[in-house]
Amino acid sequence: MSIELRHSEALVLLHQVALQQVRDGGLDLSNRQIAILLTIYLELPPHTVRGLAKKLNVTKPVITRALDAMGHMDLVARRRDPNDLRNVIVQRTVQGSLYLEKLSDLVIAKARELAP
Amino acid sequence: MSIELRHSEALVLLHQVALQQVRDGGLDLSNRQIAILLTIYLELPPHTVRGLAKKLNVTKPVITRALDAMGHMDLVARRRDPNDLRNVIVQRTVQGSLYLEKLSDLVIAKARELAP
DNA sequence: ACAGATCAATACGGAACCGTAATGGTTCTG
DNA sequence: CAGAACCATTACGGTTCCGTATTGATCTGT
Repeated sequence: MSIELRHSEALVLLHQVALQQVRDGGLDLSNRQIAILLTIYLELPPHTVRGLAKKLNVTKPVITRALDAMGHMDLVARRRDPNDLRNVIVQRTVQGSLYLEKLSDLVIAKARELAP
Repeated sequence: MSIELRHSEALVLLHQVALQQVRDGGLDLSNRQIAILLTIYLELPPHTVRGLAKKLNVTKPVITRALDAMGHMDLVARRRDPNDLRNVIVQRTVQGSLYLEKLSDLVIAKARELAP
């Protein structure tokens, strides 16, 4: 990706992506949720509640609740750490990979429209 | 902006932007709110509740509530349309312009980090 | 083996948002 | 000059999220 991104282009891109998502009426993830989801999918495992809370600079219940919500949508899965049963390991799911794939498709499509 | 944007790059960009916003703990706008805000700032005025609702494919109370929330943060302002007192004209604010300027700064900075 | 540390989850009261439906003004129309 | 149409808002019951504090389970260190 080029660094030739102007202010107006950045905002138009955000606008188009947000607009399309709202219009489609699909999953309405909060900024926190998307940050957590992308961390799980992009950064090296293992991911624990505490680790995510520290990385995002939020309290642990925030992570627990976000995992509840996204787990209910099948975007992530939870599993107890066998080596330390206090820990919960957050894992990716097929559904979550699919969602992010569609999300990046959307961003790429809108970025392409930006410079025809 | 180039169209050379790969899937992983798109997701990393979204990740970095979302992460930074969550960490900073500033305003936590929902996807709907950001869509509304960007529509107000990027598209041609005048903006009415009904017009925004139609454009975003949501109900009017959704817009009213979002304007309540963002109005309280001084990101937008409401004014009665003098030509038709039934209408409400949504207007930009200095605070809102500042917020979007910082947001685009963030996107540009993270995009630049993507291709050093 | 037991006290303290550490983990995730839950309880709690409060705030925000949802969609549907009703309300209060304002304008259009016949 | 009424009644219909239209616009934004509010009311309502329900759901979700917030932060703080607590709970229950598991590990650690002595």
